[in-house]
Amino acid sequence: MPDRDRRAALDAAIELTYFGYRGFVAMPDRLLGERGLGRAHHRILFFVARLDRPTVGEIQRTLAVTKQALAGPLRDLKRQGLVAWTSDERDARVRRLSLTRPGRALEARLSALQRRHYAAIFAAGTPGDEAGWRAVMRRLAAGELAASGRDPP
Amino acid sequence: MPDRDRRAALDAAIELTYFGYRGFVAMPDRLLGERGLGRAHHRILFFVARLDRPTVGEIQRTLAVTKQALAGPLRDLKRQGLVAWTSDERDARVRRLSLTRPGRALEARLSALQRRHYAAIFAAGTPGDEAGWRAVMRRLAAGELAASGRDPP
DNA sequence: CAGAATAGGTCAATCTCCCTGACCTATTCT
DNA sequence: AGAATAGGTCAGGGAGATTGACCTATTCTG
Repeated sequence: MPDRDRRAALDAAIELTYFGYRGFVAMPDRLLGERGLGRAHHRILFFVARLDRPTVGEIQRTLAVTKQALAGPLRDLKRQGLVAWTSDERDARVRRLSLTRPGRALEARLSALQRRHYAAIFAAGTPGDEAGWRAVMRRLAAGELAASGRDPP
Repeated sequence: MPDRDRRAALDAAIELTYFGYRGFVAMPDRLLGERGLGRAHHRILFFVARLDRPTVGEIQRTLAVTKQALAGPLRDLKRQGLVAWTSDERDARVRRLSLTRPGRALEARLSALQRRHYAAIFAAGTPGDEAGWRAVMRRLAAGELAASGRDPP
């Protein structure tokens, strides 16, 4: 393949990343907008749901934001009764976050939109497509995962 | 595979999308920051470079933003001498955008970072990985591409 | 040819989301 | 006792996007 074709193929990959991300967030954004919440709230809900009673600091490191950037959306979620926090048994300074029943319900609805989206996309291709996609995405995410201290999914 | 494993695999796909996107924008963001530019400017540079003398309206539809949201960054780019505009020959209302020499140089540097990133990632896997990744991303991007009036890459 | 439609620019107010910096409490470690 | 850690909060600011209104040029149409 001539260089210019390979270059065009790599440009297409950049473009796919951009439009793909937009496609990924479009549906949850609509649902969130109805409740006066944003993407920041969704990210918190998602990782609180996945991380098994994470501390505030764990969420902060995972999202790579400052505690001030976290405090606002987190306060919204507490006020709406979607997130609960309890003091850690061993270290009373540490707050462990969890989802309330309505919090779980909303998180489930939001993430279900994205899971179904991916389920449909993977089902429309071959198993190799999904495996290849995951292999590429793992490499793309590698640096950020390491910086966040997450286990590679 | 039990349902809960498939669900966890789909959750992992969501997580990969989030961290993957962060990995994708990390390097250009650093370079842009040094010049007082942001991601919005990069998106404009990228699509002006790829779209062959696009009009302002074409860029606006491609990025799915309002003309006011476009005007600010576009003015910055004009003032820094990175983007030039000329009136269309046939319709004098229409402005066609193009990159100046320094604009092409900056765009090339920024996009080269992302092209090399993808080139390294694709080279580290099998050709099937790349093909699978593209197949999945095309489906993920499909709705947004259609809404933007772009040809699927 | 008059009037509507289109392409684009601009001003203003507002919003989300994130940032830095400073300061505070409570708790635990040394 | 004093330092370090986890977390919360206030102040100020900036980037990027929104809606709404209004403006100029230019082209299309009845």
